[in-house]
Amino acid sequence: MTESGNKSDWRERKKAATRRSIQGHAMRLFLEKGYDATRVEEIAAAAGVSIMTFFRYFPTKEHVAAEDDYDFLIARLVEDSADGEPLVGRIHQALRGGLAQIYATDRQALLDRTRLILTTPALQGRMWQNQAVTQQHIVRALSGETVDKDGELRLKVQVAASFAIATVAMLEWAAAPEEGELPDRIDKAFAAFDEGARKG
Amino acid sequence: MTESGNKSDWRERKKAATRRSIQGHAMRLFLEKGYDATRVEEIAAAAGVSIMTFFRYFPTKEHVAAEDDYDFLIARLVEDSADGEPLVGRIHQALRGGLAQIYATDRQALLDRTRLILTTPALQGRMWQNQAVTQQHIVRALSGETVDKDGELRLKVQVAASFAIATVAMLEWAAAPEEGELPDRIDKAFAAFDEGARKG
DNA sequence: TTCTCACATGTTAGTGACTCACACTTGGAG
DNA sequence: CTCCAAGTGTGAGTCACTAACATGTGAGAA
Repeated sequence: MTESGNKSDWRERKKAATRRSIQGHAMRLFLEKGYDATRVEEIAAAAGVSIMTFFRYFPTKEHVAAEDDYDFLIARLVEDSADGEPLVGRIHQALRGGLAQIYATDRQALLDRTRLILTTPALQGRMWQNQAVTQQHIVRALSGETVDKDGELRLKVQVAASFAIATVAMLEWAAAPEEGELPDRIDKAFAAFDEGARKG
Repeated sequence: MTESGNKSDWRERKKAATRRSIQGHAMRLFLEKGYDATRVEEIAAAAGVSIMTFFRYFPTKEHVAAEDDYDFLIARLVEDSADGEPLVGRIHQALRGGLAQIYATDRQALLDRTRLILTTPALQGRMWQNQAVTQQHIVRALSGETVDKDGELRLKVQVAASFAIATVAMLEWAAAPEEGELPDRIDKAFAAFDEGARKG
């Protein structure tokens, strides 16, 4: 079986499966009994691994709940969006597009996760950190388009503000999902910002 | 000495002193040896109290480093600012004024604290949480000015974006304080946002 | 003054997240 | 078959944080 491109994607697949198993059982338990009331010992047992193995896959208990694979997607979409337009608009569209994509297959998971974060203070901090990392990614990727220091600041500020707006939308959605779906809420949030900027 | 208004502000003052002592020694140790390398036990010993007492004054180790008494001030300034103007402008001015005030007496402490947060991932999460709380305060305080649901969203979005902008300014300042003082950096950040919103 | 209550603090024994050093198992290559 | 390496388990330990209970010390009532 040496014909498959990589030396041993056997192991890779097994590791991915273990990872998914841990994360799946963790989320299930978090939703069932709450984040704090769930010990990593339980998660490990449910996934059929030892505590040590749990920590080899996830650096902290928080990471299992707050890690998002979407950051990379969003960052790429922003990068690929057309230059020239106002940056806030580009980010708005990238977020909208990326979330619609995620939404199509993982709506419930995204909702569950966001609600869990919303009700667990410890996870909120981790969420913001994740966002900060994504923002830095985007700023670094886009800083090629500009050269001067003022442009750099403009970039950072625009990205930060855009993410703040999107986060409001996301939290509002998680708090009351029956009042409208996420892509709409994103649009509404950005619209509300434009509106407010003009007439206070 | 019973003429002083309250029954026993003696105790109050002593508690305040203990609190300041703990916080002072904590910050000193954090700056000397780093946040992670400083055990609560050391802080307590330095302040001459037990570990238990430490936790009675501060719910977590993070709180000693990331707690800011400025939130209340900022929130009040925003509330008191003139209605009618665009909200982002009001928050900008309130932040500017409040920080200038803090700045006059506590510049170095503010810088130290911000740098500590900047270099300690665990504290960044706490910082964002603090900001979220302040934002909610402001939104609640100002939601009297508006009634409808759209106005509420507008409020939340404007406040979140404004704080995001201000935070960029603060972090930039902490990363390179020699490139300009904080109030200026705040102005520049808001200016950079306006600029970027128009010409991308 | 003295008794006593309230409140701040200390002590001890935990729990749970997370780490480190080391031993064991097992699939795959020579 | 043997040896290597990667994945995993074990056990002991650190540190943040908590709960139950004991102690000391002002302050007001008797």
